[in-house]
Amino acid sequence: MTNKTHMTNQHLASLFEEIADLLELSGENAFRIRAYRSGASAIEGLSQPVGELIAQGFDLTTVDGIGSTLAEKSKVAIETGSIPALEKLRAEVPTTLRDVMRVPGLGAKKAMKLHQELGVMDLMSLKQVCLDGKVAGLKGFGEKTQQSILQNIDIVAKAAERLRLDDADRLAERLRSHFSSCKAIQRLDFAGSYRRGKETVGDLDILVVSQSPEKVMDRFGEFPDISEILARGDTKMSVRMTGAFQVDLRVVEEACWGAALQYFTGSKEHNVHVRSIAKSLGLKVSEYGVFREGEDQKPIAGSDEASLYEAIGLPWIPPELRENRFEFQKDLAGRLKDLIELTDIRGDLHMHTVYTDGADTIEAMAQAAIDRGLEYIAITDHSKRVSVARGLDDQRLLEQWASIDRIGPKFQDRLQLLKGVECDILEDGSLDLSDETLAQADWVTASVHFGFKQSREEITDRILGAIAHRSVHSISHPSGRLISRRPAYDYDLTAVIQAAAEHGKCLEINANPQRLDLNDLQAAAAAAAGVMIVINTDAHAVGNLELMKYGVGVARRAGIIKKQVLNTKTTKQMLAWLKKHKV
DNA sequence: GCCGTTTTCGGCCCGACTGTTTTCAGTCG
Repeated sequence: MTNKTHMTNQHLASLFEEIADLLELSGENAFRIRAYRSGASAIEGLSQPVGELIAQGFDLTTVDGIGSTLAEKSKVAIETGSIPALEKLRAEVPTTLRDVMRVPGLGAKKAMKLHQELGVMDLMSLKQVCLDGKVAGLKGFGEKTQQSILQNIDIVAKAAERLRLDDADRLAERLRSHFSSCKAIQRLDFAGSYRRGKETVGDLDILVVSQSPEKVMDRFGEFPDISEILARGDTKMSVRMTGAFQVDLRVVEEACWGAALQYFTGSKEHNVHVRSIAKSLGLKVSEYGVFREGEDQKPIAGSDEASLYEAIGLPWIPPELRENRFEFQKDLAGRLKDLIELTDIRGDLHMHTVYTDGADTIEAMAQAAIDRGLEYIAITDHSKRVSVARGLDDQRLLEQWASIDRIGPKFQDRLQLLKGVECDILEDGSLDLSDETLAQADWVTASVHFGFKQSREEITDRILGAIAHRSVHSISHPSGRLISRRPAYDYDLTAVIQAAAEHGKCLEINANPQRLDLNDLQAAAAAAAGVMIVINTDAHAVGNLELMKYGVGVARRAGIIKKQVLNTKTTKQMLAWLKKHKV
């Protein structure tokens, strides 16, 4: 790697986002602004760091949404750490105005007006001019605007908080049951990023079919957690929950259910693409249906989602894929046919028991697995380095395996119990158990739990060493991140993927919604490189086995197909695979 | 700024709601 900075794609994207914001504040051409925004999202969608891609001679302009200008600016940003055009903009427009334009109800135009007329520079000075009553007198503003700014100004910081997918699940279930008593509702579903299975959700969208929108909205207003009703019209209502999370409700006619569901599911970028395809076919897609150009009365499709996609020559695209990443590529149909589903999963190869930090016994985990329809599981308790979890040393692990040998026959014909371990990759790169012990395991997954602060090279070498170890089958939660709590450690994922592919080792998608590690993009890159993916719950109690759906969601978002996932194999195939990998 | 079975210019997704307006601009998703 010859690039001078280690700029992440996220960082580079944020620079383009800042340019877009500052251009918007300057009143620039809206399409130019959009180009920077879609460029930013294209950069975020890359599975490999831009610096590495450039070093490999990859042509960035082949990426959708990146042309010669953004490619050049990316190169400069990677080399120097900054972009001259951005520096120039920062000198012209106070970058703190970006916070001002994020206050709900304000946008770039109003933020700039506040800046020019009242000298507003940031949230603090915005609050002051509102308190002084100066805002209400401005043209285009009024008393209500001034009040709403004061009310919403604290939201800006909180709005950055997104709900983790499992928390969104719980809120959605509570809302669903809240609405279940409302007889005016014929149909109800959730759309948005929640339906797409994103790891965190920025707001929740509820779509309803009803003849009496008034009654539905009244019922919505009775939901106990609502702190504020943001808007209420004939068909649309938005509320804020305590804690700043926003929920939107939209009431539609049965006839346009599919078009509305498609529209509100997004993503925005996916929809833009869908509509532009429609346009090129002389059609118009809106939330009301698919229409022939100039003929707004009778829709030709849209009662269900499949008809909408069919009208523009596409198969129905599962929500998880609607991110404008690869769902419009030519191989879509083939990929869809075999896209991984929860019912394809036959085993779970990462779980803990009372031997370490799990809450349940081996027998209880086995029974719970049978109840869930699984055919095999691996018991993978911690090794001794994880002392807080009373991790197992060689002797205790061998004792556990002996008891698995005794318990196993009890479940014969119903469940195959595999003797496994989650072995720590120690700070010095060695494994936490002896080679002799590891060689006796049916299944070894290796993980990093300590030494996150080590250098990129050190952590990468640790993982590469584990991958090369003859007894290791898999690396668990490869990046170490905890969503919204702890970033991934700095390591070279590309090298890890390459090594896993060379050694025939698996990389895990950890299904715990706090981890989802690998994430969708990383998993897509690994699978594309030929790495076998394994999706595991990392269950610490019988109830956690149900988390598998989140891992499968990540895999679906990655476009991963059944045969790319190890634990879709039948017991027989699985045992054969393990035998083949035993050196 | 990006892009191309309308291809190097001239387009670029579409509609609801609010507040401040007397017919619409700005914001939002």
